[in-house]
This record gives sequence, structure tokens and C-alpha cells, in this order.
Amino acid sequence: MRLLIARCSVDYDGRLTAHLPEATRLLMVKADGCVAIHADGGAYKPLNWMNAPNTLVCTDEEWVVTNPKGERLTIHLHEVLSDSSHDLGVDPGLQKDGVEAHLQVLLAGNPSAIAEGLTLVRREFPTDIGPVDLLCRDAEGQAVAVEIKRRGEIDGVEQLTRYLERMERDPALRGVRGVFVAQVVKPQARVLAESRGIDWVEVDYDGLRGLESDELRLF
Amino acid sequence: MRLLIARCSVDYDGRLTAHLPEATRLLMVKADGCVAIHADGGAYKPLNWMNAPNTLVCTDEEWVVTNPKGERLTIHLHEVLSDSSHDLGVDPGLQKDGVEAHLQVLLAGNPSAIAEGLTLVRREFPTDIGPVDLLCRDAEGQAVAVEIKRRGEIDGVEQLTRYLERMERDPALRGVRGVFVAQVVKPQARVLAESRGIDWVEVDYDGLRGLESDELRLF
DNA sequence: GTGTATATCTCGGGG
DNA sequence: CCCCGAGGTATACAC
Repeated sequence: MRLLIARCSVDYDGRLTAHLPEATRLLMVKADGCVAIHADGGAYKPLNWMNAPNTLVCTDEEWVVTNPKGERLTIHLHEVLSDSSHDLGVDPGLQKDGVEAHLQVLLAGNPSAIAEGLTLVRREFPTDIGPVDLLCRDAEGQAVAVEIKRRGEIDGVEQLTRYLERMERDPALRGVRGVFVAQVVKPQARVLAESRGIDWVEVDYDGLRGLESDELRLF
Repeated sequence: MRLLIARCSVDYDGRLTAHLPEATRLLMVKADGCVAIHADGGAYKPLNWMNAPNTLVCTDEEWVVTNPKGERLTIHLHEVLSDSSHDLGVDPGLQKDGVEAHLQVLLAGNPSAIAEGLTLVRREFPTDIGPVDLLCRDAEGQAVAVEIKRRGEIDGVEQLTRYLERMERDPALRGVRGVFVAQVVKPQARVLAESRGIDWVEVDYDGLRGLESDELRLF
């Protein structure tokens, strides 16, 4: 990553035309070639930018960035106040499945929020094609497989279907029912689930957090 | 603006929960207090951020950013490789639409460059969802709405469609035709326009400027 | 403040 | 490649 602090003026000619008058700004060039021009405020969007893929042609006075779509960013450098480069390496990336994981913890602690009479057998119950989020038993002792998503879409139903097919082969789980749980279950997912005899349930994340708080207060 | 290059791990807890494993990244703190964490790729969005207004509490090992909405960003600093601050001053800001505005002026002065027999009624004709670039009348006195773009893409056709739908409700404009004008009209935009009965026209910017010059020479 | 429409929206996924 | 949908969308403007 290359970072310049420079007095510059900028012209963008692409999806629209735009101009930045001369001022001191941060120019950021990332390893993939993308360029962003930041002022000292107005998070987090740059004033001007050009995403990869593109080609960057630099001279002392001017940077010209063009991309295959015919967009062009021209940076006129009037004075460079700072110029540094840093090797950051590849980023491991953001883990943003936090909500789904937390939902699983909350529901594991309150399986009756999914269906009356459910009790937890274990979280992340392993099958040979991957772990089911929750394995429960209902009041009759029947096995219940629970798949949890933040947003209930069709691929989540497919996933649960695969698990159910595997679990059905296990004598101890024979007759296992499936429940698809999400904060919101999309219409298409509802239809698919119902057509496969899978129940679906919408749960309220904040409500569950409230339940958790109540329990914490009790103990 | 303060710029740090640091090995860090990050936790965000707010509208969702998210985690960044330890890696080397850019930490950017702007004058308004907003914080952004950038990897060396994937412009222009940071991996994690916290917009102003917020409060930033720094120790050598940890930065904690909280905001009034109850969101929290925690940056664990493992090693600081670089730390610099720069005074950028207030930015004069981005000037958009230079060429589009100029195109509009040129075409307002020469509506026949759009279609033979057109006369201008007014520029920036207001509708309740925004102004149409040009309102004209054709030789038969029929209203013609003109939308002008530098690059004619599909969203420009959508925009004109919305205007036409509104204008059609006005008895004085009933039967209004649409013309989509750009230096280049993309194939998809052509197809969409034609399917909706909207004419499209490509105009030559330099040619129009020539026209203007000619007129200036005449007077 | 709250709600709505826009954005060089970005960023993914699927066809 | 484009279309479609979601986003910690952000941002501007109406009410």
C-alpha cells in the first residue's frame, strides 16, 4: 500500500464528470491497483476513487488512472508532502457471521423459543457432510434438527434437507424432523420448506437477547 | 489525519458482531474522529470502520471507539509499524456534473440538435420527483421530455421513465414523448429505451461546442 | 427526528 | 458478462 499526502487537484470522467479543486489530501494506492483520494473528514467514502482493475500511469506531475470501462481519473500533483509504501500482505478477511453464531448460542439456551417442548441434545451435531446447528428432542422424544440462519433463504432449506437425509439413515435418529429458523424467512424458502415437510420459524433476535438477560438476572 | 500501519486484530459489536484476525493493516483516523481500517485491497470500503460522531479512547495496546448508538469498535494493537499525522485542512469538496451541465446548456440553446423541429419550453422542468433536464415541444406542439447524460446507461432510462409517468398525469403534458440524449448510449440502454417507446440520440459534445462558437461569432 | 430516494453506491452470488 | 439483492449501506432532502 502506497500512501501520499499531497496538494492535488483531480478530475474524474466516467459515470459522471467531477472535479476536485486544489487542496491537500491523502492518496491511497492498494496492492490491487485501486486508488482512493481522501479528505480529512466524511467517513468512510473517498472524495474520488477508481476501483481495480485499472491501469495507473504516474509521472512526477500527474497520475492517470484508466479502466476497461472507459472511466478516467486524473490526479494533478502540485506538491508531495509525504510518500510511503508498506507491505501489508494478504488480509485474512472479516468474519461477520457473528449474528448467526450468537443466534445459535441464544437458541441453544432457549430451544423452547423454537417450538414448545424442545430440549437440546447438542450444538453442532456432526453428520458426515457437516454439522447441524442444533440437535434437539421434542416432548415425544423425537429427534429434531434445527438449522439457523440470519436470513432464511432457499439455500438454507437445501442445506437442512441434506442433513436430514443423512440423519434419517441413523437408527437412533430415524423419523427426525427439521426446523428452519431465521430472523426472517423469505417466501421462496417458506414454500420449499413446507413442500419438504420442514417447519420454519421466525425468531426475534432482540427478544432472545432479552430472554438471555432475564435468565442472567435469575442466576 | 492520523495514519497508522499496525499489526492488529479488531472486534466490532453493533448492528452485527464481526471479528478481524491479527494482520497488518492501515488505521486511518480523520479530523472528525471517524476511524477506518483498510486492508491492501478491495477499494474503497474499509474492512471495519466507525463513523463520526464517536469517542475514541486510546492506550498503547488498545483503541476503543464507541458511538451514541451503542456500537463499539475495539482495535487490539500488537505492533505499530508506522504512525504519522498530517494537517490537511478543510476540503473544498467535489464539484459534480460539469460536463452534463454544460451539455444541457448547449442543447437548451440548440434543441434541434436533438430532433428536428424541437423548441425549448424550459430547462430543469420540475416534477414532483425531480426536475427533467429539458421540456420541449415538437413541430406539432406535443410535449417532449429530454433527459441528458454524458454516458447513456440503463439507470438514465429508468429516471426518464419515472419522469414521463409523472408528466403523463398532467393534462397539459398528456402524450408527452421522451428522448434520452447522451454522448454515447449503451446497447442495453438503447434496448430498454426502445422497448418503452423512448427515443435515444447520441450527440457530439465537441460538435455542439462548435455550434456555440459559430453562434458567438454571428453575434 | 423520521422516512424516502439516491449513489461513480459497493459487494456478492447466480445465470 | 450482466442482472439482482443486501448492506453495520451512507447521504441528502422532504416532512
